[in-house]
Amino acid sequence: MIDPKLLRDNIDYIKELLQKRNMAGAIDLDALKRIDDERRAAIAKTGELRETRNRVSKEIGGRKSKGEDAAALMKEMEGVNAGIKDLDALQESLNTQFNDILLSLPNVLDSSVPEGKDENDNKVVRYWGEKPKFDFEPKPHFDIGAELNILDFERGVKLAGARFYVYRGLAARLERAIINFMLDLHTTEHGYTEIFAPFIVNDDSMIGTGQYPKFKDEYYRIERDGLSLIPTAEVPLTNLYRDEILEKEQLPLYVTMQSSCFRREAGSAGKDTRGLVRVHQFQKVELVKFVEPETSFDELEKLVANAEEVLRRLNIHYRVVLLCSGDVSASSAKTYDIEVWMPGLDRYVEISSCSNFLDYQARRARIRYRRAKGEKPALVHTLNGSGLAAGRTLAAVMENYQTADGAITIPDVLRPYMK
RNA sequence: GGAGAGAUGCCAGAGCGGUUGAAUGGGGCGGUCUCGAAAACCGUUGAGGGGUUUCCCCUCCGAGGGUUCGAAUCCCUCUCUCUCCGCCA
Repeated sequence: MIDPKLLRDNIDYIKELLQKRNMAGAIDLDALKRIDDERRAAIAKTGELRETRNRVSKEIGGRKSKGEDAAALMKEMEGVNAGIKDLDALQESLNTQFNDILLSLPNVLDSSVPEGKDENDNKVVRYWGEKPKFDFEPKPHFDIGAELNILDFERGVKLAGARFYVYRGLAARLERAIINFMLDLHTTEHGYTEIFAPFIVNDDSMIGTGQYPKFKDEYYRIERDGLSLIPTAEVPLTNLYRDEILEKEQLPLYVTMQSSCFRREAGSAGKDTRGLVRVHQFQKVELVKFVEPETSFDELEKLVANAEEVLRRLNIHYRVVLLCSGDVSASSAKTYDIEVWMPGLDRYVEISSCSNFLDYQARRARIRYRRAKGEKPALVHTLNGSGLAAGRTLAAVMENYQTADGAITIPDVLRPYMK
């Protein structure tokens, strides 16, 4: 969440922000301000009453221990206690309202984010490599996979339904190789520590990274246990340090983890219905950073470079896109997408999304660090990015490395992993 | 799933219902001593929030309710952890 003080000091800034994010009118800021004012008034008033209660109760204790009469004082406390009770109830109701709205407010935007309505206004910041030339008509990965009998969508449907798939033989092995290659690259060359954590998390975790409460429809939740299947390893990784105070020396802290990711893909009916591009379960290697605030934008550039390096070593053409204000996710202040070239689909496909969340997630999840001994803890900045989505990487390898006879050449960097 | 035990500050570990935000020990930090270090001794060391913001106040002893003028201490519910049994990749 954003700093509540911003609401008091500069409400126009937030109004403008919502405008840029195409969210104007979605949130009643004036009502929120009113609730906050009432809320703080109630806090101040109960504070006074409690102070009275503490003082008088001590007085009562003192008199009783001396055997003196305290009946008058006890009588006096009845009114005070009734007042506290009423104000507590009011405060609780106001706090709930306030937090609900606050949690659904999006993050601030960095000034470098271009203004725009939707993905058409995103800015391409660079291209790497070139589109490969084929002396035949390149096929989409799902056709290649069907012909080689390594991607089985029919049986995926039989087992779990639409948008599920089965890998057989080479595809299963190739994806495993891709994941291992990516993890090794990030841990041995980019300084990330490999983590393995649960794929199922509690609501506090989902709130911490911003999935809940606003976007509940997009995830699988096991109601009976109050747990959710993670849509990305960002959730367990970022929440590793929820409710903790880190030492300055621990920063910057880089972690990576491979996981399956589960998404309902609500609202994307009819989109990317074939193949591996949009499915309910896919594997991904995620990169997460905890850093000092001053460094977070530099760290974002390095994070994108770490993700790009995967495609460079695979020698696959891609471009990097800076998302515009209307397309950046609610939690993020600035996001770069890496889009890989898919010759069979004849378009670029998002394969990584790298974001700087500033203190938005850290405030929700209470992830702090000690700037200097004796000082109050400060919020860290968190970042994350895919490094990369494994299923889409598999599809990209299949399409870019396909041969005229319908086979796939294994990229050099993956060969050690295919022995 | 069955039976039992427990949940207190960075850690360990006390805490007749009243002045306990919390004894004591350890650790950390600062100091004395020392050529330096160790030892010893002295001091200091949680977080969140509100305000009339060099200071004052409120809240927090797993979470949520309740009893009471007053709860870390009493009652209820929940969660989690540990031990034993059962089951099991």
